[in-house]
Amino acid sequence: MTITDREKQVLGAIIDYYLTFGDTIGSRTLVKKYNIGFSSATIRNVMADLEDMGYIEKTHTSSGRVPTDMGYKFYLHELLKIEKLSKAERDRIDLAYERKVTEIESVLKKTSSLLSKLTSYAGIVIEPDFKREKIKKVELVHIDDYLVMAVIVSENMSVRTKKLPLEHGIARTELDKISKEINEQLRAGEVHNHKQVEELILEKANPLLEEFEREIYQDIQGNFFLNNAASIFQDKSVGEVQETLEMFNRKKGVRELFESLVAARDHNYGEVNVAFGDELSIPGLEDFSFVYSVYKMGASQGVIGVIGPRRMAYSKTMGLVEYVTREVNKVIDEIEHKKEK
Amino acid sequence: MTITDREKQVLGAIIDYYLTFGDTIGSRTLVKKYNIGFSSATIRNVMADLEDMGYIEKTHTSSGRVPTDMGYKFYLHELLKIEKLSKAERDRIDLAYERKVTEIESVLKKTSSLLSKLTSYAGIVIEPDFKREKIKKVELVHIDDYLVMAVIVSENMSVRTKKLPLEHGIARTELDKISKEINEQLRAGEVHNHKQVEELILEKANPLLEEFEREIYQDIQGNFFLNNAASIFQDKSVGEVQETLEMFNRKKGVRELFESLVAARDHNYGEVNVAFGDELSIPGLEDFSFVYSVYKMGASQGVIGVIGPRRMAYSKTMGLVEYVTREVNKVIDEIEHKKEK
DNA sequence: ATTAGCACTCTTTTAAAACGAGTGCTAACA
DNA sequence: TGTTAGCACTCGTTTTAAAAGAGTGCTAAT
Repeated sequence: MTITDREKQVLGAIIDYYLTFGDTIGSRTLVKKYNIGFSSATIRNVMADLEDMGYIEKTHTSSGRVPTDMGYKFYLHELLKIEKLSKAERDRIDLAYERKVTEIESVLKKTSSLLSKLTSYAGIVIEPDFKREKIKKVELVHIDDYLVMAVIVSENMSVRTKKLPLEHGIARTELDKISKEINEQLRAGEVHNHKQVEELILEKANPLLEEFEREIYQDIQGNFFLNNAASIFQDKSVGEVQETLEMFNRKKGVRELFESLVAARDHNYGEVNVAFGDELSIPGLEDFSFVYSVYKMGASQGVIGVIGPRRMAYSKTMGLVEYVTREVNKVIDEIEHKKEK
Repeated sequence: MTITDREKQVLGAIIDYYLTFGDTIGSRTLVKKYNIGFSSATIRNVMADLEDMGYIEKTHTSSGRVPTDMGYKFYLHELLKIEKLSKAERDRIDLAYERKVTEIESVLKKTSSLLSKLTSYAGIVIEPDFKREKIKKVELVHIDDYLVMAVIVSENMSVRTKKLPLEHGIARTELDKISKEINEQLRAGEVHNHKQVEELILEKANPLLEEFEREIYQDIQGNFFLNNAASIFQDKSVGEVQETLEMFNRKKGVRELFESLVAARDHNYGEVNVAFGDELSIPGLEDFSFVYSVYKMGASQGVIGVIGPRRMAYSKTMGLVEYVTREVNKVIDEIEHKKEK
C-alpha cells in the first residue's frame, strides 16, 4: 500500500497548514490555499484514503483533517528537507563560539542559551556523564574544622564543588595530607573516575564525613543546561507544569530520561533527530517535540537540542541544531587538543 | 470619625467572608451567616457608612461588599489576633532545628523550606547582606593555569565559590603566594569586608583576572532562599509570571526590593509584619501578601517570611512566622557563641 | 433607631437560534 | 474511469434573548 505523489502533496499541505495554524483543514480550503489542480470533491477522496492509511484524522465527524503521529513521522522522514542556514545565521553562531574558552562547561552553557535565543524555544544541553569522566584532581578546602569544601576537577575541566560537613573535627594540616594523598593516587593513575575518588575519600576521611556517601553521589552528577524553559509552557498554568519544572529543577531524573531516549535508537553523531509523542516519555512533555543531536566527548556522549511545541519550524530548527552541534564538536576538539600538547 | 463596635463587627464579618470565599457579601447573607442581631436593612446602613469611611467597597452598583486595602489594613492592625501555635506545631518546628548545624546557610535554607511546607505558600528567607559581612578567609584553588576557583568564607561561615577565568596563565606556586598574602592581611585585620577583599585580589592578581570586576561583584552577593514559589502562582499562566520568576531566578533585584521594603518602616526584631498592595512593590507580586519578620545577625539583618495570596489565614501564618523567627534567632545565637569560644 | 417592602441594577446562567466549515454520497460528465 | 457538482447532514462555535439571583438604596411604618 504505497503512497502516491498526489497523496504526498495533500498530506504535505495538511501538515503545512497544521504547522502554521494548528488547526484542521478541509478539502475546500486546501484546494484554494495550496494550488492543487483538482476540485474539493477529488481531494475529499484523497483525504479519505489518507485517513484509511492512518496518516491523517478528523477531530470530529464533520471536521477537517490533522496529521496523526504517523503522518507527522512520515513527514519528518520522507517529506522534510533540512534547511541550510544562511550565511548571516552561520556568522552569528560562529561569532558566539569565537571567543576562546578554556572549559567545556561555559561552551555548553552558551550553546544552550544560543539555541534558545535563536529558536525562542527551550534549549537544552546535557553534559557528558561526569561520573564516567576521569578526575584530574581534588582539592579539599578547609573552611573550618567541621566543614570542608571539596573541589573536584575532571579531565575536561568541569569543576564541581560540594560542601562536606564533618562529624568530628579535622585540622587543616591533616586535611591537606589527605588531599595530597588522594591527588598522588590520581596522578599515579591508580584511581580514575568519580566513583573511585569517592571511595577513596571515604576510606581516607571516614568516619569524618557525615552523610558523605549519600550526598556526594547524588549531587555531583552530570549536569545539564536548560534555557528558556518557560517559553514552551507559555500558556499553560503554573499548576499544570509545576511537576515538570520541579523535575527539571531537581535535575534528578532528567538525565536518565534523555539518556534512555538516546539509547533507544541508533544515533549517528551529528545527525539531527526528532522525538515526540510516545518516544518522548518525559512526564509533562508529551505535547512537545525534541529536536536534538548527540555529540561525543572523550568516552562519553551528550545531547544538544531544542524542546519546542509539536508544531514548530522543523526544517529551520533541525538545520540550526545540526550546525550548532558541528560547532560545538569543533570547540571540544580544540580544547582536547590543547590539553594534549 | 471613629468606628463603632457594630461597624467593627460588620467589617470583621465582611473580611472573614472575603478571606474564606474571596467574594463579595451582601447584607442579607451577612445577617444570616454571622449571627448579627439586626435585620439586613440595618446592616445595609452600616455598610453604607463603612463604605463612606473607605473600609469597604462594591465591585459594581448592586454587588455586595469587599474590604478595601484600607479596610484590610485596619483588620490586620486592630482586629486580628495572632494565633499562638499549638504544642504539636511547636514540636514539629523544634524538631526541624534540633539537629546541630554548623553553618548559617543550611539553617536559612531549612527555614525557607519549613515555612513553605507548613503554610503551603512560598517561603522566603533572605540572608544578611554578605557584602557587609566580615570575610574570614579566601582560598584560591588552582584548577589549571587559566582557571582559578575562589572560595570565600565569611565570619558567619557562609561560603561562596566563584570560578575566575584568567587572561594570562598563573602557576600554582604563584597563586598560593597571592592567596597567602591575602589571608595574612585578613588575619591582621587590615581588610574586612567583601568589597575590600575584592579590591585586594584585583590589585594582586590584576591584570590576570578577566572580567573579574564585573563578575565577582555581581555574583557573590547575599543570597536568598525561596521555596515553593510555584504554589502561589498556581493558576496563573506561565507566560504571565515568567518575568517575575525570572527576576527571582536571576536573584538580582529581589534583595534590593525586599530591603527597601524593610527600610521603609520601623521594624522591631521578632515582630511580624504584613505588606501588600502598594507596599509590596515587587512587579508581579501586587496581588500577593508578604508576612515577614526581620532577624538580625551580627551587624546586618535579614528577612524571614512567607509570600502568599492576599486572602490567607493571616492569624495562623503570622503566628508561625513569629515562632520560626524566634527559633532561627536562637540557632544563630548558638552558632555565634560557639564561634567566640 | 430599626425594619419591611419595593423598584431598580447588574452579573451570571440557561436556552435557543443561527452560522460556518466540513463530510460522505450520488449522479452526471469528459 | 477518474473527476466534479450538488446536496443533505453533522457538529462545534457564536450570537441573541430571556430568566434567575443577589444586591442596593430609599421610603414609609413601627
